[in-house]
Amino acid sequence: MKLEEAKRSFIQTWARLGSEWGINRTMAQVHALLLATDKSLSTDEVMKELSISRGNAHMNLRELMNWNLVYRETVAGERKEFFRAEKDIWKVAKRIARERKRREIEPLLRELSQMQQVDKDSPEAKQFVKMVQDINGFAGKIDQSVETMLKADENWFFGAILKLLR
Amino acid sequence: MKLEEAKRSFIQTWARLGSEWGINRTMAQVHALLLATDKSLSTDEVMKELSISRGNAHMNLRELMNWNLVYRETVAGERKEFFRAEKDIWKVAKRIARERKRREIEPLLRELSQMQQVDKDSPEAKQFVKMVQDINGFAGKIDQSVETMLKADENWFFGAILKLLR
DNA sequence: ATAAATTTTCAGAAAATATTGAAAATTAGA
DNA sequence: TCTAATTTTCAATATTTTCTGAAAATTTAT
Repeated sequence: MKLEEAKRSFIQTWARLGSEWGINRTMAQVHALLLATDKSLSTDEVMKELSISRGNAHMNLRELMNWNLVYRETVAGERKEFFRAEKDIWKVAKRIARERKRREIEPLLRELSQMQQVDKDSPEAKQFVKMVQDINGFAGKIDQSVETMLKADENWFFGAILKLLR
Repeated sequence: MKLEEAKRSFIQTWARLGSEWGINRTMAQVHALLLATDKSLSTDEVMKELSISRGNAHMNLRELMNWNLVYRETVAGERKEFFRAEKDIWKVAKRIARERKRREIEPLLRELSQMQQVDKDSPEAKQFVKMVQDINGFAGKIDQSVETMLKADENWFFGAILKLLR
């Protein structure tokens, strides 16, 4: 298999995975392209490689920078901006975990706490609160685990999990 | 806050969370409605509560059964089918993890393995293979962890993680 | 200050995804 | 067997999401 073919295959796989997990398909493609490329690319190169418009390339590059998965790089003698992806997969995982915790788990915890203030005047209401509490407790454990992962190093984290859970 | 209001709030929160994680909004709403209800509901009741069509209710109930998150129940004296959600949140988590492992992680591992068969004739190709290998190794660890979680009991699982990762 | 290069924005268009509703198929009761 | 209740399917429609492309804004060089 030739490199170009493998890259296309990787871009496609990453895009499918992204959309299965609620990430915009093109954003995942841009990320994959940068992951698969051993240098930084300009917006024009991204547009050309993926056959997408300037606006689309621009917005997705910016969003990837919001997620801290891609950073700008200056290239000597070039006025344009160039972009490079973080390649350390453990860092990538931590940054995604950090963002999703902040954007999704933390708001969820706040909302679930609110719901427990329902009038507990019927058996149905009590059962509802129990269900919400269970989810809240579970989400809280996930939140704590992510928090700890963010401070851990990869080998220790997986080593510890796998040893314990063998 | 009244129970009905809290239920609506829960349904909305669950739907938002679902769509952030790549799950159809209505499927998440149906799931939330059944989680929040202490009895089994018929398709007609689901349609009425969520103001959705029969076809939509039917398809999403079926899909929730495919995920093993909802099961059919017969009600004495009724010909219709009734549906109830699994309320044990640990079981819910395990079933979602099992499905996503099967549908997403396992195919990913196979595809990433394929890509490593690229011709390693240039420095760029070598770097590409390293990147793919890193992701493959990482995904493999996730896969193993999920596998072990599926066999673990909740208290032991989280107790062990939280103790280790304090 | 001027102009060329580049980035950014966003309204409208296109594409992808989800939903409806009615017909067809199936099931169960008499 | 016949019929009414119920479930299932799916083509057409509606909605949501994403993308385009060109204009506006910004930056940089001279």
